[in-house]
Amino acid sequence: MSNAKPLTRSACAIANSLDLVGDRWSLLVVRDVLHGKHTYSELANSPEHIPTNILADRLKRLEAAGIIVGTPYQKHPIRYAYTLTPKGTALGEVLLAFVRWGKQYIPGTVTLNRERATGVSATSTASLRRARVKRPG
Amino acid sequence: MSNAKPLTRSACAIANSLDLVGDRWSLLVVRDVLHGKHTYSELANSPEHIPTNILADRLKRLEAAGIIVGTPYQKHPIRYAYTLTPKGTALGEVLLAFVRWGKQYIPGTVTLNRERATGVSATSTASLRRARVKRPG
DNA sequence: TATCAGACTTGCAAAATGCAAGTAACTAAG
DNA sequence: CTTAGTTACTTGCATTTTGCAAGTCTGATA
Repeated sequence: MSNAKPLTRSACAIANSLDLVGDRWSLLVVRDVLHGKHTYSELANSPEHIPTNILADRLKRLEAAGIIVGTPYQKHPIRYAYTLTPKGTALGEVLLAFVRWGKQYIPGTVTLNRERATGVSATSTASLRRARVKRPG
Repeated sequence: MSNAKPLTRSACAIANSLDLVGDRWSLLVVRDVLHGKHTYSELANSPEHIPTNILADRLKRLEAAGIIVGTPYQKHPIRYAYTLTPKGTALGEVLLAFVRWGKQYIPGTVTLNRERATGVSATSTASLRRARVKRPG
């Protein structure tokens, strides 16, 4: 019953990290959650416009990797608000390294984190309340 | 004559960085060059065993991105020794962030950089000399 | 002449990506 | 109560990328 093929390419921390987030989209999803986006549509409407099937897949993979968690905020149908685990939050350091590198060596790049100053949680809880609350009508 | 499709997904430094090195292999090649591996076979024989066609492709892409440069060390046939540009060397900070994250949050990972202490350039020049020099037999 | 090694290249199957459309539950409007 | 709209996905399918294996080209060695 033992699977002969190893799940990891090597013991190297870099290789193992890339096995989890080494693709074109995963770290952008982490960036967005870190910047206060928690719902599917918020993530889908980021400037890069990730294809929705890829987004659904990345959310599953990142959750399986222990980087994000989906907390249900409604039933019928069940809907999840995605937040970062400590493991996911720690990826902020990697993102910061990419930002510094990109800004220094790739012309025309900027940092997109206005939420940082204006209060991330306020924005996100507002959008979640909008989705969760039964309105009297 | 204007190409309608943008080459980049957004102006975000992270997105632009990932457009250059956001795949499973590029940063491992950078890691190896940083650790003193400069020839094709040295890179191909790293523990992760990158497929050779992918290696050839990544070397082209990383050179096109200004991250590495190939310097010819022989002719007939021409062969290149790959080294990092300042832009490539600066990716060391990103690699370091990945190492720290991986070591803290992915069980079973280690750092593979013995060269750090023993002198990278000594190792690399030795291996290049071996490739370049005519052996007496 | 035959063999071997280094540095790639090529062929092809499998997987990932990306676009577009479809679906399910609820909400708001008429 | 029917219709349209929104959110959060799912599905189909064409294109692209990945990865394994084998082949090529040049030079060195026996």
